[in-house]
Amino acid sequence: MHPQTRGMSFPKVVIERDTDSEEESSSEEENDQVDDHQSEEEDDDQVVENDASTSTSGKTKTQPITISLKKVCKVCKRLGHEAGFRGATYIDCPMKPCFLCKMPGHTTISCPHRVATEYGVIPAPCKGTRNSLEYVFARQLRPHIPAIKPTVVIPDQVNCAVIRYHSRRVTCLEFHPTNNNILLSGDKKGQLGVWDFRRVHEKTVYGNIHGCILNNMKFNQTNDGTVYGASSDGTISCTDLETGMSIGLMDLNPNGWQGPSSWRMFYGLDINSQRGILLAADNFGSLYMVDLRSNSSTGDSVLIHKKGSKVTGLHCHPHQPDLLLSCGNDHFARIWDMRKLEAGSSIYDLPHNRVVNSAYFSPQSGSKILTTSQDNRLRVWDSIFGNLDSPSREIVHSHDFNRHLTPFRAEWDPKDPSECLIVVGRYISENYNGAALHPIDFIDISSGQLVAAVMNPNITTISPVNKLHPREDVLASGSSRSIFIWRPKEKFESELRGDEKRIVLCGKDEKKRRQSDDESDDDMYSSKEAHWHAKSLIILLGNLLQCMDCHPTTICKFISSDKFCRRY
DNA sequence: ATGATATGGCTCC
DNA sequence: TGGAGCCCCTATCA
Repeated sequence: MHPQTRGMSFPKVVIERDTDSEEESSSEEENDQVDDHQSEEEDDDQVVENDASTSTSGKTKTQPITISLKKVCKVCKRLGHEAGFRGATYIDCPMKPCFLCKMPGHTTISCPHRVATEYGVIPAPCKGTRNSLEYVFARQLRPHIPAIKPTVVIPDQVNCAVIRYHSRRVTCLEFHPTNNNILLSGDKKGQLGVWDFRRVHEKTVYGNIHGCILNNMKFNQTNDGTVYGASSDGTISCTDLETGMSIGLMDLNPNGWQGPSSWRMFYGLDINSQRGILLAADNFGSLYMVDLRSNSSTGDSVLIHKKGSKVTGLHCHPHQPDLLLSCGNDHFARIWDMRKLEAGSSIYDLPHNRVVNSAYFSPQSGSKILTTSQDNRLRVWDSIFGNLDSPSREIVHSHDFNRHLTPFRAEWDPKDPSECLIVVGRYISENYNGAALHPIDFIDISSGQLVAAVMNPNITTISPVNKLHPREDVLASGSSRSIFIWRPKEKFESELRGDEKRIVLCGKDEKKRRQSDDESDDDMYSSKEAHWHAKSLIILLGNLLQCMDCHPTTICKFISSDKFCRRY
């Protein structure tokens, strides 16, 4: 910060500034001098004449600079300390509880959850459900995973494609269920983007489907040519991806705008393909259902969360068509039996300390639950068949709510058979070579371990929306206006023209990687292989840490390489 | 170039 | 109970 911009109303130091050309270097120096003075003479209001004494002959003099002697915290307004960014590092106000874990007595810098290699795990009380059934179930959940062979697995690079076609922040992402190259994105304006990220320029934006925020998108597995959307304009849409033609399935505001207190918005959305119904929920706590064969509403709405509170998410169980998971602003995630959907008849209520941004069953077995809450904690329930009174783990992770950001949602890796890997964007920045970057974290939810963090110096924005590809080792990230696609480098090299290459990441095992590539056949890309590659993306990140000296633009972070292999 | 403002949920009163 | 004030952001608009 330049001293002359600070605190005009406080005790001032008058500095004769000599030249414009020396402004940068001299102001920094002056700042240090003033700070030193401050520390020596605390609370001394005297005005100090400070000669910058770096005058060069022949330059005209400019107006004196006035700067403050007092440090004033912009957060608590008290004297003696300052909060805010110092360079790329944010200094917390010591009067406030830790920004990360929300506990008093320390700041984010010294937060034990930040210092620990585990990003922060609060063990929930063990309910002692170690019975034989659980053992069998655990075996089913965690089949043998082949040992990782680093020389084969570690690729050398991760590439990232950046595309900007949304004029407002990205609010949701969805991969096409069958076409591996298609990513759908929604934004705050209601626009729907369809992007063939293998041919970077092939994108389509449909802007006339919704009037405002497209909160959620879902495909109907039985017809992958159309996508459903839930919007804050109060409608549910069904859009043909080829033509962009859209039909409205529901409209919560048939009488138009009657004021903010009555305007209804759709948030949660999911498709129960076994039952052939679409489920959507609004900001007044109600659930609505649409029969997808007739495209007509079925029955009345059901109050599933506190009346008047937003239902932020819905998720149908991947195998059990009778189970529904919902979450909302009333601080609860709830499990419902679809056969008995009535207000207050939820099977379980999972309490949280704050608003729940998302709640998902695990993608393969559906036996786990992962929630993202605005109390900066990810919560995991290991088995929906076990005791659900308290989560199996609470993982402290920075994903605060901010009015200008899409709420963070932690997402499962759909390729991980052990259902342990998740991806979630991080709110607080990290000083990386002088740049404040907001990484995208990969977390092993079985241990709370931060496995890897993806960053890029070209991407300084926060990425609250992330999605891992259901079959390939691809991560899509949605930010303020851009969408990023992260992939191992070899996937990109041959597919992008030179000017489309954005990245950055590097590695030293390229030779080994090429050898292993030659042995593999893309057409024989089994699901097991796909999973390996997904893992390899992460190992790759760890490997990169060692190559950073030779590739200064590479931004990747890894806690510890041996920790990664400590899976079960 | 700069600054207001949009905006939502929280805490505090 | 409701309203004022508070936020580690990021864009637009004037």
